[in-house]
Amino acid sequence: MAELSLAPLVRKLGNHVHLDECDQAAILQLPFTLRSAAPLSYLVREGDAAGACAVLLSGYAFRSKTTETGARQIVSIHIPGEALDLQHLFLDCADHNVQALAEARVALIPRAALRELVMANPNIAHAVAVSNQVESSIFREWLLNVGRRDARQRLAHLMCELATRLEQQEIASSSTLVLPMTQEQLADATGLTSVHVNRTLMSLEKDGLISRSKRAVSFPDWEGLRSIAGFSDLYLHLGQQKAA
Amino acid sequence: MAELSLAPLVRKLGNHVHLDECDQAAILQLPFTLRSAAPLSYLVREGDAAGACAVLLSGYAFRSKTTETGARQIVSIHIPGEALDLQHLFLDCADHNVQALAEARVALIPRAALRELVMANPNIAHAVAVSNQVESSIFREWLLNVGRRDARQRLAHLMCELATRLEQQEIASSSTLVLPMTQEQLADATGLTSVHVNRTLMSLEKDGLISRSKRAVSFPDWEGLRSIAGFSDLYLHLGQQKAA
DNA sequence: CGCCTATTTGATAGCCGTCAACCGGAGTGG
DNA sequence: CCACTCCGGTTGACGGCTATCAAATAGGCG
Repeated sequence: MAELSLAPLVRKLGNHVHLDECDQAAILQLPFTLRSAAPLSYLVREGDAAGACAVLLSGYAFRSKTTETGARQIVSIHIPGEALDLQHLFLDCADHNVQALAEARVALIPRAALRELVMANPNIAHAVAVSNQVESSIFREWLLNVGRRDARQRLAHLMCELATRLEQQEIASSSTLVLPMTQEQLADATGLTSVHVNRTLMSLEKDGLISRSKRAVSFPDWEGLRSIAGFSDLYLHLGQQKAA
Repeated sequence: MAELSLAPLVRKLGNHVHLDECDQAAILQLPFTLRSAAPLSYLVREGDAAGACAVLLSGYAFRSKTTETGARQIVSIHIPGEALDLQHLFLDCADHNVQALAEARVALIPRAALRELVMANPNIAHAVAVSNQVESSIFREWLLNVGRRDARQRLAHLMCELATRLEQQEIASSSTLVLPMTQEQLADATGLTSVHVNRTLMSLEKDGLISRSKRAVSFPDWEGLRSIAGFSDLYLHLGQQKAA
């Protein structure tokens, strides 16, 4: 079960830009230390100076920000293979928190080593840049989601996105999504409250759009859910296979 | 009045990363064609193939996405010096629209020329990467804004951010903000409706937090506004002056 | 078995959306 | 010069989606 190599990172970067064997080997040869993270433990804290870059190997993680008054917004959810703080290659100070969702395992790659690799290999630099741009694109879609969709649409859209991303990384099929998020965390990701998330999920289930068992969600009517959400995977830029 | 050089871009990139004279000259020598854009005209349309990269020289621009049902969300607002579609250096297909706000003037830089410069000059590459990361950081803050703040806070925060960014680019002092946005556009940026934006702006004005005259807003009580908004400029990463 | 957290449910309130009308300034054409 | 038009801003009434508060239930774990 345990992934002990950076293979998920290779897969993720390769999703957007073609990496030849040489590129792949270079990534796999990056030095890293393994770290296990308990649920809700912090991987990065707002205000931290930039340290090593963390890549998620297994489990899930999320980023969040809070207002002065303590309200929390989850701004992204990460699945294995994704880099959790590539921004720290470029920014000196963290502007948000990164926490593990459930048990997670991360590879800590020394900032210098990653930088050297990126400097030395334009193709990988390009892959990293594309990966960052895709992340920005997801931020934009979340902004649309939180700003302009109602509760049903927001939750449906979030589930569609996660199912699609997990399927692409071959972590889960699109028919079932095992998401170890509490309803309160779903609320923080969608700009709702946990109470309303609860009612909305039950409503979606009553309508046959999802089916739940513990934290696992399956999609008996994927097309219906996609339609409710207004979900289109264009913003995930999945198909892009292009050299530098 | 008319800026005919790429100086605003130099200034913008130099905000985050120190650029020596050589770097600056290289940017200023980039080939470009000038284009004027009428209010609301499209600079990029969702679905467009990537073309030249546009840098805003004067005026304002914004990016927006719409839901299937036609609701619109403005996901960012751009001021002179900012690149409007750097993501097209990396992505093949636009996932959102970019439009001019009021009369704008943009420099269109051929994709290939910009790419070559970035490839050849690691310091500039770094500046571009930092600039992209700052943009991501702003997306995250907007997500928090739209997801977790009420109408007063959202509008106050938006105004604080724009005033701060304009001041940094030395386009306006922080005491007055000339923002040629309709209230409907403000609504689209904050996830509200134009009617509610109107009431909220009037409420802020009644409380002496802002003062309005046409589309110009001034801040008689900047500290009060900042406090209402819970605004902190950390996420703009202004001070970072660091070589690659 | 008891504790703790997460989920579920109900009642109530409020922020904000919706609909509709009116106002006001800028531009246009007669 | 003035009427006309149009767009954006302003205002009011009303309704609904979602938040809030509170409590009960269920599930996991030592």
